[in-house]
Amino acid sequence: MKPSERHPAGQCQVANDVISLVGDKWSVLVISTLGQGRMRFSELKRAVEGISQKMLTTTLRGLERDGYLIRTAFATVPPRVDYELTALGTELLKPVSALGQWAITNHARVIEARRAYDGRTSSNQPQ
Amino acid sequence: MKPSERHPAGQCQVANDVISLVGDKWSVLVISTLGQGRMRFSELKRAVEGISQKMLTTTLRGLERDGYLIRTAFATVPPRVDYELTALGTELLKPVSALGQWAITNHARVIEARRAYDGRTSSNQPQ
DNA sequence: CAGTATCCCGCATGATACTG
DNA sequence: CAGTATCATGCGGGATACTG
Repeated sequence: MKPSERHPAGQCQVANDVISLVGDKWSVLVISTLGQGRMRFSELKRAVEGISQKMLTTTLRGLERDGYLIRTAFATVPPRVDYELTALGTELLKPVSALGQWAITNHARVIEARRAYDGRTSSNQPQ
Repeated sequence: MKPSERHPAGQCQVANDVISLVGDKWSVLVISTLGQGRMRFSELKRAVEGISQKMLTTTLRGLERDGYLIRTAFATVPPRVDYELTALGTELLKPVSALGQWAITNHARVIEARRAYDGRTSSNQPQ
């Protein structure tokens, strides 16, 4: 059975395109942060805890390319660059936030499941 | 401003725990596939196009540990192992599906944004 | 059938240094 | 300030072979 027969018009791969973005920790954090409003590079760098300059740049380029945010550079000195979510980016934030909310709500259940699993397992795998 | 002041009780990291799962291509595909009902290992292997035996095993272990699915082994020969979503797994499927639906709905916009971006960019980067 | 056990490679990412 | 360039590396994940 070919994939095209199981899923209409390769939507599976299509969805993965966006979903794998959500899998990218930095992308999610950047988009979420920008959900609070327009920000400049250095502000983002400070707001997104732990991100390196390189990864911030890379992430921003990717999100810009996919149309989730717009980049505005001012030809001043020192330079200033603002980043802001597009309508698309803002819309993406909805299902992503829903997922985040689910995560927050159900986190305890996952933690408990892990604890239980590890308890069951560690008896076979001493040390 | 400390992170704890911006986000209540480190929920940011908490959410990432689940979200990064969604970032894992195989996890999403396995959970989605199991959304159709209980399946055995070999069925999953065939259903999830392109997954290696190793990754299927690894993915299933992770999902089991987090409480998204249950594993049932039959002491027959040849052995038979069934996998099935738990209530938690089924619930997770909702926000994940919503995201997938969003992806399918808006994929064209992303593609177009990329086309436009690449058009703008390639003029500076010949070849 | 349902896994484990190895080997191995490529890329994502971090650290660091330099620049318009 | 907002990047780019370069180097180093850890490990995700594929291929393959073996096993209860």
